[in-house]
Amino acid sequence: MVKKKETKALDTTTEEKIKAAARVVFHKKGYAATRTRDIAGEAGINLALLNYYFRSKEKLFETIMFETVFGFMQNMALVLNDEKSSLEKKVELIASYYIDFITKEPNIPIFMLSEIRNNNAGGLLERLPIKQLVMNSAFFKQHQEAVAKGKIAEPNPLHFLMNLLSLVVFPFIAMPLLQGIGGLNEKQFNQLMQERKRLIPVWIKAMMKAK
Amino acid sequence: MVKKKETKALDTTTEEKIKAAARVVFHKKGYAATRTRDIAGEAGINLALLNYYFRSKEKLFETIMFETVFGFMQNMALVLNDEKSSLEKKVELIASYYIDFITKEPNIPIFMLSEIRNNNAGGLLERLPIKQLVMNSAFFKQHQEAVAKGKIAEPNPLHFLMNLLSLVVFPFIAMPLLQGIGGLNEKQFNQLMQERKRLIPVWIKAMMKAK
DNA sequence: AAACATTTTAATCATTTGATTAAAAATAAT
DNA sequence: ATTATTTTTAATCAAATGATTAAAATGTTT
Repeated sequence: MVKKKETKALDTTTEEKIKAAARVVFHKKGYAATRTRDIAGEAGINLALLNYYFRSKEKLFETIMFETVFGFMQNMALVLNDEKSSLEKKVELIASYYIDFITKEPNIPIFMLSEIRNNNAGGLLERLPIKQLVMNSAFFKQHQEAVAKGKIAEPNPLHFLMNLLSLVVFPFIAMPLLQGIGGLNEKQFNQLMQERKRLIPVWIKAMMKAK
Repeated sequence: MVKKKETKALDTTTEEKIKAAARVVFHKKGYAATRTRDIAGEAGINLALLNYYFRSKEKLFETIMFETVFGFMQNMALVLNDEKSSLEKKVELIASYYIDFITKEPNIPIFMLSEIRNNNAGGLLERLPIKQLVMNSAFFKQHQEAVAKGKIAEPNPLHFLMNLLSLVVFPFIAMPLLQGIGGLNEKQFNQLMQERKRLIPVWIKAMMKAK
């Protein structure tokens, strides 16, 4: 009985195998270019099991999309809502965390953004309270205080957020192009991104005062 | 005879109708999610004409992809290679031109970048001499001089380019998300981007000195 | 061990898709 | 006006795709 439980705990269930495979393939190819056969092949299971466990390709995709977006946003929400860290510290935490996160999962940004744009996200954005999440955050308050004290020249917090996300995320999205321009292999590109962990907070700080 | 020539000049040819429709649909949906029937419908022509004029969906896509990438890069190359404009002026020109360009064609950045990433670009990147284009440019020389004079703290021109492209392009790619965060409609978002024409050169200038 | 429930399998299905075909229509050349 | 060529049309095709089906295999309960 005890022995049987241990053995079971070590085995991955079919459902989990499918999800793991779907994550890989959807992230790489997107919804439209992914065939259910691709996922079954990646999971090493029989094709019909996708419908048995998830009912449809679409439902499976919604599950993966939700988990991907939630997993990406989770740490962002934590940092933005942390009353104890300063604005500068928040920038450092976000730059550091997301450069590592995306280095490990380089397909996630463009996957999320193109599926959102293609309306394959099933109204996911409307269902996440992201407006409240940002506008009611410690970050928002801290930004307003910094503006009031003259520490930040541009009063709109959206510009601040756009700039931070732009500097962290876009290079990964444009990676093939940037590699082409700079003649970089993957290792060299990732090194460059590691440098940006230090540089981005420096740049953001300089931008705060600039008018 | 003269009358007949005039009439013909005013009519769009079938080939051009197909290309225009393909541009719209491919930009919006990408290669995988676009059906040849979608393009035929958008062009108001018979489905078989796509194969008659372009032989295959893939060949049509390659044509549109090449024109899109070339059209996007063209002004970039002009500005980067202009010996007469300063580095600061180049930043202004690029921010201004591309914010307007993408405002008119908001699907182009994510279209190009995701098709490049999905290897649907048919080796287009390898065929464009983008490395030489940037590394042999007036921009590159000017960047080196500015570094030598201590005007720019970070010596790698790739960081400079990454930052500029990031600040200009990424907000458009993330538009649905940013609209969600800020509760913006399209007009409000575009207004924000127009502000960035002035702000981005200010920010880039501040970042140049920051160490 | 038998009965019942769940999971897996391989074949098959219904629909969709890019592409082809043959004939009609339009245009160009003689 | 006739012939040749090009363009267009609607039907059809061959292959691919998400999904279904029925039976076999495996697991659980009595």
